Amino acid sequence: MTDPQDRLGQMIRVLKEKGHRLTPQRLAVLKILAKSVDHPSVETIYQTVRANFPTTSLATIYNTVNLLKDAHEVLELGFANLSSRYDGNKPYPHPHAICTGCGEIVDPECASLEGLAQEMASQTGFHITHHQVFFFGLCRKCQGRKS
Amino acid sequence: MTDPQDRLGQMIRVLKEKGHRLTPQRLAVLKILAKSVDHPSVETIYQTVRANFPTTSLATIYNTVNLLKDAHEVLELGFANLSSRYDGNKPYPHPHAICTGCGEIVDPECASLEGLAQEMASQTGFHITHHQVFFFGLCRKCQGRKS
DNA sequence: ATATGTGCAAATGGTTTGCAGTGAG
DNA sequence: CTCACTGCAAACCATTTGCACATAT
Repeated sequence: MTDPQDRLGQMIRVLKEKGHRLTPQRLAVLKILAKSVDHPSVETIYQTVRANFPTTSLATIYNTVNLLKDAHEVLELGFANLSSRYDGNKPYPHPHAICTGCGEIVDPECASLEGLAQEMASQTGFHITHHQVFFFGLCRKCQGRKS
Repeated sequence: MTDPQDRLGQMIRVLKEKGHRLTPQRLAVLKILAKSVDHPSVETIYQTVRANFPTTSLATIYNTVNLLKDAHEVLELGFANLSSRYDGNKPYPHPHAICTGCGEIVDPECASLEGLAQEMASQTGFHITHHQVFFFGLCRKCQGRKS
């Protein structure tokens, strides 16, 4: 995992460079994303920020998250049905394993992805810019639970 | 591409087995999905069906598509922002290349995906059941167009 | 001082649902 | 003849937007 301090500093730096202001609510969101390892949703971030800033609105969380997304300082994991989850630690595309039992999302090391991307490019003639690779299944804990 | 006739017959067979009725609207949807190679959206299917059955509603299209999805006779490509697209030709998970210029979706051959899935499983301990692998970029035509 | 950010509420858009009437089996 | 299906409209839910007020710079 990337050093949270570095990520936070980097996020602040990039937002300032783009002329954005650093409000207390916004800083709270950055801190959560910089250190989080559990791919939080906007709703989760919202609940956490509200512990310190009870008047914060969902729109503000979306605002900040979208700022970071546009600046490529957070990676959005967008699903069709459920709400998006965010990765502030490794803000570049990488594969994810998603547990359909408990919703846990983990980032495995994946050496063979690069080869797959090359194969896709040569097969299709596409100029690939990014990807979204999700593997769904049951994590170890959920395999042990009775369904 | 799989023989459309076989796919249509298979879809009809499976729905009948599950005790579902074959209405004219429903048959029209099956035909579109069985032969389509362009991963249509519900909206696209809807417009096409309405050419023959002008009173058809969107809900009916969703109904039929969901029936097929539950029966694993169609693959849903679900995106966070835009609407889902459907693959009735190869109704099992496989990688896709999506053009961010024109929206074209193609199914390349991809030998190295299996290895990636294995790597994910051994890295995470997950029991992988399915996956969703999207590569985004520009198709050949869109690479040539001025942005 | 002055935009930018905030909080609220309303709007959006894809998808689902409830229900009375219709039609496939 | 019956029960699943249709069409319509309303409901849903995550996310976005409009706007008056507040505040970081």
